[in-house]
Amino acid sequence: MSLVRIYECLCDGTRLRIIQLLTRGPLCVCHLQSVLGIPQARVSQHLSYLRERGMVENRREGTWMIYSLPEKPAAELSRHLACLQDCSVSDKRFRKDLEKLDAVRACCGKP
Amino acid sequence: MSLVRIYECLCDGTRLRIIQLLTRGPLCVCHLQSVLGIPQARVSQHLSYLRERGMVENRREGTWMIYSLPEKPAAELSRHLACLQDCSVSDKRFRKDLEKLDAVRACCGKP
DNA sequence: CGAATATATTCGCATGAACGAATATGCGTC
DNA sequence: GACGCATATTCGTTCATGCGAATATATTCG
Repeated sequence: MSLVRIYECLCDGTRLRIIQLLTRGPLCVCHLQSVLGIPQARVSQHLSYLRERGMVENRREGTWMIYSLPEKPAAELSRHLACLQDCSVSDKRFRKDLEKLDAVRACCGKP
Repeated sequence: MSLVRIYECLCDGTRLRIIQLLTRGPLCVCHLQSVLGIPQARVSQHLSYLRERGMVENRREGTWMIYSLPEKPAAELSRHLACLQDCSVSDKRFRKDLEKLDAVRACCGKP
């Protein structure tokens, strides 16, 4: 996975939020949609973009599609995800997203 | 400096090469042009893009314009530049750029 | 099979950015 | 001030992408 490709995936605000959320573990599309507060189609579009570039993986679980960061990410990707996580700690919106994620998760038993 | 803005600066191949080169120290436009092997106007365009976003600083030295990474970069930027440098070590093109930079520098006494 | 839920895709539009070509500006020297 | 070198800006075109709206696909359940 080339560096430019990594940065392409991260250079949009919505995609960045998605990736930050996936850092906490796999998520289905509707959970992402709830946290992000944007139309479902747009979430799917961004996920397709990320999937085509190898930034996320997905598996079907019944009617849900579960997205996650690569199980065995390339070295550069690992480093950048770690760097991103370091920087996200102090990011207001990201913290809000995380709170919302916890709330959404508490409502149902989905992964 | 927002994360998205950082990634925007890094998500183009040419800009990435410029930033990687500037990691080694300040450079004038013509040195960058020699190493990159692209038209001068395009180098200036990318440098303008980076300058507008606070990714590089510049100072005039006679007829040359010297570009450098920020003297006091924000914390997120420092982290990302360090991460980039880690990953660049194994990048073939970047190593070639560095060799070329040394060659170009050896030819004249410019900064 | 039909309905409901979850997700994906397509279309049309608007915006931004990368590029080559041409031109403009800034500075030093004569 | 004129010239030459280094750098910056502008213009027009092309291409990618973000978006909303509409629609299509997939799965489960009755």
